[in-house]
Amino acid sequence: MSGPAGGDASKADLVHRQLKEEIELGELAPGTPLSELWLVERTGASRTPVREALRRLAAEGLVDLVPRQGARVSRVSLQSVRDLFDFRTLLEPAAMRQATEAAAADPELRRLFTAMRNEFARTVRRVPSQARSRAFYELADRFDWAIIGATRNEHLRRTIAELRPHTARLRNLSHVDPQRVEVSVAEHLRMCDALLAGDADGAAAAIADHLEQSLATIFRNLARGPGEGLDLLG
Amino acid sequence: MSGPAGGDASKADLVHRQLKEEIELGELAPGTPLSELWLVERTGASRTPVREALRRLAAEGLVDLVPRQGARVSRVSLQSVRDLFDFRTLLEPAAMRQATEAAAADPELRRLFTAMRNEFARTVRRVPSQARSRAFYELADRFDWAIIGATRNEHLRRTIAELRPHTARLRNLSHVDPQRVEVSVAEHLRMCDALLAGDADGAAAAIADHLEQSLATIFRNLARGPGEGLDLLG
DNA sequence: TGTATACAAGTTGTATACAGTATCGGCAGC
DNA sequence: GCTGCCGATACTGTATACAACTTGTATACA
Repeated sequence: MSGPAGGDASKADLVHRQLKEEIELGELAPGTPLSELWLVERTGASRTPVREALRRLAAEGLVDLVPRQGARVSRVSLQSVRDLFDFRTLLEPAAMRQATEAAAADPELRRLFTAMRNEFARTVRRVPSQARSRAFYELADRFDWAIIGATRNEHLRRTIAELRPHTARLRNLSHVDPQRVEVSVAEHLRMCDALLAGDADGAAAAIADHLEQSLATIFRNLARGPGEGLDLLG
Repeated sequence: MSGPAGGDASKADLVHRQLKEEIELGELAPGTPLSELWLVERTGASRTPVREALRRLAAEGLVDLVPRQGARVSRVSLQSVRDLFDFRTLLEPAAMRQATEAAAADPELRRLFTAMRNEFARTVRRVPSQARSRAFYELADRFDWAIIGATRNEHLRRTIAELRPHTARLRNLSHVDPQRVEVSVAEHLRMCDALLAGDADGAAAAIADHLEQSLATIFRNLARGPGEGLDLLG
């Protein structure tokens, strides 16, 4: 799944993870050239593991690889954002359905989601608005991973997991809208409630709605300020 | 897309393509150990491109990679077959909808699918039943690629393309049922008709039905004869 | 006889040297 | 002043050598 768990750690793994994180956080802006030698200097590993990391990132779509020219951090276009969210809207409601069924059959899982539901509620009530968005996104991340973990179908699970860095990067490249956080908390509460009620259709609808609102917000923000490293060609 | 088109051809590409084909055809049975040195002897390339090919195959799920032990051709379980078809049933109707819309807007594409529709019809009428299944599968392959090519969403397109080798392998590992071919031709005709009529819902339903029938056939055949390299543990 | 340990073979992980190719600069010619 | 050629440079693609680890076996010992 490559997500929160950290395995043994070959150098290729380490370089991969480090680059992935930096791309996700926007520290490596879209279009940044990633020469193998530069990465060798930067990471201390030799070319072989660096190469492997780059190939993996390319397979995940985080890096564009041109055969005899080199690698660059993949660019983000309006079209790619649309494609990403359309695809997520296809996959994630299905995952939500599976998670709902899994929770209905597993008290342990229900406890987990109940706890998260309470955390979401607490976030909006108790956390000062300064730190609120950070706390919220950290929590939303854990929620996403919980859904992924509760997804039975392996292909679905892996594919959704692979999309997450793209979404995260988008969030980090565009400016966060504090107002959006309030609404997003409400959307997450609705997802939790439907899931805990065993209402698969409701949960699916809730996440579809959430995705639609997220996309709308991103587009609004892009229209306002161009953002750090976004190509608006698409 | 890595499918029918063949690019420049680095050694890593060649090894990757060759192994992929052999796994697809079942010449390399599930569970076969793939030592890097063995592949070096076999392919004439050095370890570096062989390694890269193995990593790529692992990312595609065709090879299982255990960190310090080696690679094996990935095994096929009942559960993995179910997962595969469930996932395809999620993705391919959506692709079919996009292809239908694309065809409605593009006369060139309509001509292509009209031609294919006729070929399907001809297959059942004119081709002697000896060679019929081979001809059919070759045609069905081209149909699949045409759908993939007409799919607008890049994530959807790539994901579906990546699943194809798994399906093909399954077909080649289990015994082909000649009766199934007749029915499958009819299903493809129905898909073509709906697509050409601009009936996205109908096309989506047709492919969903096709997938359901395919899965049922595979399960029937597996119940009958255990097949060549299938684990029935799942 | 059963268990633990040391050894040996084979494998992957990593580093590095070499070869081929694309890019960018300057320079001659028009 | 502009275009086209050509060499230098830097990069990737490939091969190979070395290191670290895992597994299976044989042997010593309780």
